[in-house]
Amino acid sequence: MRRPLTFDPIDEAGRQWSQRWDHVEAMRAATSIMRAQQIVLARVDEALRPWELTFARYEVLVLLYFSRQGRLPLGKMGDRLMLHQASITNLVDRLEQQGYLRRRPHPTDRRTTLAELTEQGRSIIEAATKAVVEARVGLSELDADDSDHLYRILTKLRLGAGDFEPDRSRSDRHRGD
Amino acid sequence: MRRPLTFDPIDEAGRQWSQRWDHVEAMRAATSIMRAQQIVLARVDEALRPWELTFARYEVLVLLYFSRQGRLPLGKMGDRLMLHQASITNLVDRLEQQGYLRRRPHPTDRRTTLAELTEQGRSIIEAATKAVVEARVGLSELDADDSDHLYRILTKLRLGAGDFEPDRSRSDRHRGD
DNA sequence: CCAATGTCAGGTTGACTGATATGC
DNA sequence: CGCATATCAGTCTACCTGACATTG
Repeated sequence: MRRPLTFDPIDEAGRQWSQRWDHVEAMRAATSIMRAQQIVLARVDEALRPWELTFARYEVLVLLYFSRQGRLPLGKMGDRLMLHQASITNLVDRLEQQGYLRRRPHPTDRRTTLAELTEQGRSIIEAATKAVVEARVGLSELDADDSDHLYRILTKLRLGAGDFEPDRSRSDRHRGD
Repeated sequence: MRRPLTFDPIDEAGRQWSQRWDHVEAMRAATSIMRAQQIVLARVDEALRPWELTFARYEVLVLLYFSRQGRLPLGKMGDRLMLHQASITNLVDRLEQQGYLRRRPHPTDRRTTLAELTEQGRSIIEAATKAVVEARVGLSELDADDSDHLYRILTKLRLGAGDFEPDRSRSDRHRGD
């Protein structure tokens, strides 16, 4: 379909960019991030195809899987996954249709809805994760050091974007899931 | 709108993940990439708002700007930007409507269409890029070393994904744009 | 005849905005 | 009352697939 390039298009763009403008490094890194996201997404989606899951829906299931009772309020899931309210509603709709989770009323607060893993949801998560791990979460070319370094650098970025604000007072308390 | 988290959700997910599965580092890095892409995209889109450009359309314009005569075949742009044929058609449609470029017949090959920067396109690119550079291409928290490191690690990934195949025989020839 | 080019129709995903009903 | 929660309707971007006409 696509002709292979014999040079790195980002490197080439960087060469041109640096002749006119500042912050080439940022430009190269930003462009690489955009591209890397596409690669990871395509690979993980591919690995998840047998269960008709996407990365986004898979993340919802994993979050539930990690919660103590396999259920969480939709709002809390949105916070954790950095997703818009409406997006969570949408993802939960899909997953409910697929039979991987069901909605439950909250026992005390009748405003909130809980999403709860079904038996099927719990068991496919284990199979699906096996496939994701085998695909190394889309990063098969990177070793643990590379991945760690990536994570640490990007954490600076996420911190600056206000994704979270570490609570210096304690670090290992329960978080009410 | 969104409650701030007092902990890093990726770190927390990693803790749970590592109790059950392998390749935590990859999982943390992959999740970070997904989130970083959202941050960069939101910031750059914000910087480009005055010109009603998105990152994707901006990249098309920059690519043209870097070409020798300010024009390129659509197919070649798709290769460079790693975009599907139909996506390029769509982006060029938008940019043409906005008056930033126009379609031109190829002088010899009548199958191919050239996209050519307009005067307006050329001048807004300079203004828009100024805004993008001021926003440090969305990576204001990272210094040049961080960005460089990021770029280098992600290049491994892109290479493995077949984005390009370096031609060892020569490295600085012209590439016919 | 086959390959390449660009376009178009149709479908998917995820995300946003704004309005709404309900309950704390 | 204000605020929070979730949903819904409508819109948007980008992407893909498959078909198509045109041309080399």
